[in-house]
Amino acid sequence: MKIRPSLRQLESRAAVFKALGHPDRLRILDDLADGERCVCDLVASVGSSWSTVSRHLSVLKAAGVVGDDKRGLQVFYRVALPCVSSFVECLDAAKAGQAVEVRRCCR
Amino acid sequence: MKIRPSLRQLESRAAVFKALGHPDRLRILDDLADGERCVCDLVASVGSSWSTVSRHLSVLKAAGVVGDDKRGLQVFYRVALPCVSSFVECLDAAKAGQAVEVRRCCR
DNA sequence: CCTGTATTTCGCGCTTTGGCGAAATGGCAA
DNA sequence: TTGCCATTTCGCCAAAGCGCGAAATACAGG
Repeated sequence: MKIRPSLRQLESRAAVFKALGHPDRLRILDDLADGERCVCDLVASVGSSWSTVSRHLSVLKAAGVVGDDKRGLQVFYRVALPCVSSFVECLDAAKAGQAVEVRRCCR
Repeated sequence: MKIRPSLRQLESRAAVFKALGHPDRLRILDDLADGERCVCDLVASVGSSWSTVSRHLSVLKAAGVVGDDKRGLQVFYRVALPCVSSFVECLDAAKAGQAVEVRRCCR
């Protein structure tokens, strides 16, 4: 018996996917995979303006994908949803070899 | 040694996430999880117009998330990226209980 | 309190997305 | 061919998302 997800639930899932649907935000996630980073580091890595990067971070945070931690003058961000990276691996694997091992990479 | 993903690669990943970033498209994926469905079934399930649902399907197909199969007059869609559903489970689990079992749900 | 540094919020144009009805396509069937 | 039927594409408009610089906020140090 499968239950049909409510619209609310679908919207909540979609919010996460939307947050992840931007290359610069995926770059940020990739940077954060190695450990927490301050905004200054991420601005350098992404190459956009502070305001733009800050907005990306607030989108990710609102979706629950990252968390932040203010220490001194700086704000440090960290990954809050570890399964994103394994899903990304699955995506890359599916893109590379079109079939077989796709089924193995998650679960 | 981690390699820094190219912009191309990040864009290709982001395209998948963008395709998944809409509640009606997640509804479609949920329907397809039980097996292939014709467009007519999906229109009934989603509740939007044919043109709208058809566009959602073309977005999902362009991202490689679903595949299609014309048989007779109808077109049947099916899931092409099975790891999406386990990732969604991970999302739901993370939303429910904020921490522990998140790490276990993928890989 | 005042200054400087780190970051976020605001306001603006600009592009993209989403949804609809109408028109177009592709095939089966008579 | 003619006519349906299932589906897709087109043209329009409203809404959301993006990027930037300027202004606002937060806070440590003097």
